[in-house]
Amino acid sequence: METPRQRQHRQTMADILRIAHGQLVTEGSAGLSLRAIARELGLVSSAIYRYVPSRDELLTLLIEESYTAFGDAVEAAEARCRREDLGRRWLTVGRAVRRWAVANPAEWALLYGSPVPGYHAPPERTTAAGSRVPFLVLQLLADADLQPASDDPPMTAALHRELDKLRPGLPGDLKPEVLARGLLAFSSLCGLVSLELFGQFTNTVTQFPAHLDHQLTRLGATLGIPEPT
Amino acid sequence: METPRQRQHRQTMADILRIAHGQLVTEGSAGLSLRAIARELGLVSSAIYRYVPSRDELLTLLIEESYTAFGDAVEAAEARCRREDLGRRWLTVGRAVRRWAVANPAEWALLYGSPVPGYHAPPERTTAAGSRVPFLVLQLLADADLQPASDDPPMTAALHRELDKLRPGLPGDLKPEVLARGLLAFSSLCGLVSLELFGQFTNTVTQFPAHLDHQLTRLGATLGIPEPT
DNA sequence: CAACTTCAGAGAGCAGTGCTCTTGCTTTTG
DNA sequence: CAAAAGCAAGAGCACTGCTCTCTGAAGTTG
Repeated sequence: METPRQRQHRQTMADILRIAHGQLVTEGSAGLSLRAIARELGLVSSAIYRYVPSRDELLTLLIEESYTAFGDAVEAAEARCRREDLGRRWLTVGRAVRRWAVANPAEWALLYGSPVPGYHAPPERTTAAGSRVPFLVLQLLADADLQPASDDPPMTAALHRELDKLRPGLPGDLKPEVLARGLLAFSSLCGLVSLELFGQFTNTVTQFPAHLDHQLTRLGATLGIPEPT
Repeated sequence: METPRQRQHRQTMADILRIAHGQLVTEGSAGLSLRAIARELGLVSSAIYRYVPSRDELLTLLIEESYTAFGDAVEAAEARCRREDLGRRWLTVGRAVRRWAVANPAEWALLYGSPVPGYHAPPERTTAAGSRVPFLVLQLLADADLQPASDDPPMTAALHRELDKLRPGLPGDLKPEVLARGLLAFSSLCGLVSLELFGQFTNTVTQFPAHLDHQLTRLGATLGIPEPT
């Protein structure tokens, strides 16, 4: 049972996150101000520390929230594809990533931009949530019938160890070529989206969503993914 | 002729930039503090505004400086390659980009990470310097004999206009497939480097520089670049 | 050479930030 | 019902960017 007091606490906590999210959207991550949140809540500045121990902690909360929303969005889109249609799955993931990033640029910057200076996210709380989308790509490639590549065995073994740390449930039979290609696929996707959001070519690419499709198809071809049917 | 007064001004200006650069390396872009710079110079806080009108302006100066150093490093490496050896040029550019980024992570974050919140770099002062490396990739692809691709003509035309704005000297006969592939190449490279620097796979990839070579070769194959001889 | 102008630097001050500490006062609990 | 727990307030510290006025020295000019 929830006492009124607990309920009120939970409500205030939710309000804080809501306002913080608004600040993130309008001001960016540097605009996050605990004092401003308190002001907007009608609280005195020190009272906010009853709920959030520090600004960094608030940032971590927002990052967790964003990773979850991002993972949900992309996984939901991918889940609607026929499992056998690898090309469709890849294209869908790419489009979903871009769509979410364009709709939530502040959050995208938080997750995949340069780290907020002076702040380091505690890996144990972010990497698991943050690996959902890259693992989607990895799974997709694992489902493909890839030609074994001449990869560097010690490098691949280390990669495997690293990924296993992130998500212990990793299937042990992930082939070397899947790991290497998955990393390239996800990196390139991030690069394409980040450059569109942060970079100099903004206008052009935004005007033509077909551009991403072209690039995804091209990348897919490299990675051994067939065209969508 | 330079009067002593001008000389002293220039010297102080250089000192400011040197200290600011040090702050960038040790504290990150949020650690940039005009007051701290003044303190280190033995000046009172307000005196710094004789030299730098605002913190944002200081950031812009640092960005210009970084773009120049970055462009110099990569262009110098690429210039040492035989013109005909496209594969070598591509590999060299990729390695040079990564080497510079690993050696100057704070600057890399400044240039290709998420924008410093609340600050927007004046495009007229950064895009020209910032387009040096991507244009190196573009030139490289232009030198290749690419198969014409079935690209979206209006998209390509818009891309061309956009790039022309960045650097008016753009050769008018840049083929559509060159533009699209150049963008993919540069984006992917940025993604690979940024994920290594900011991301979760840091340890692994750093331990095995061969990883980047693999990925560059794979990307090169997609883009119609032969293996280095 | 004396008068005038320019300007680097000093100092005070404003508005804002994160964060800590103590002090009331209300709610929950034994 | 008394005691413990906990929310909110208020003052305060150290820091930030930035603006203003003023002084005194350096450079310029008649």
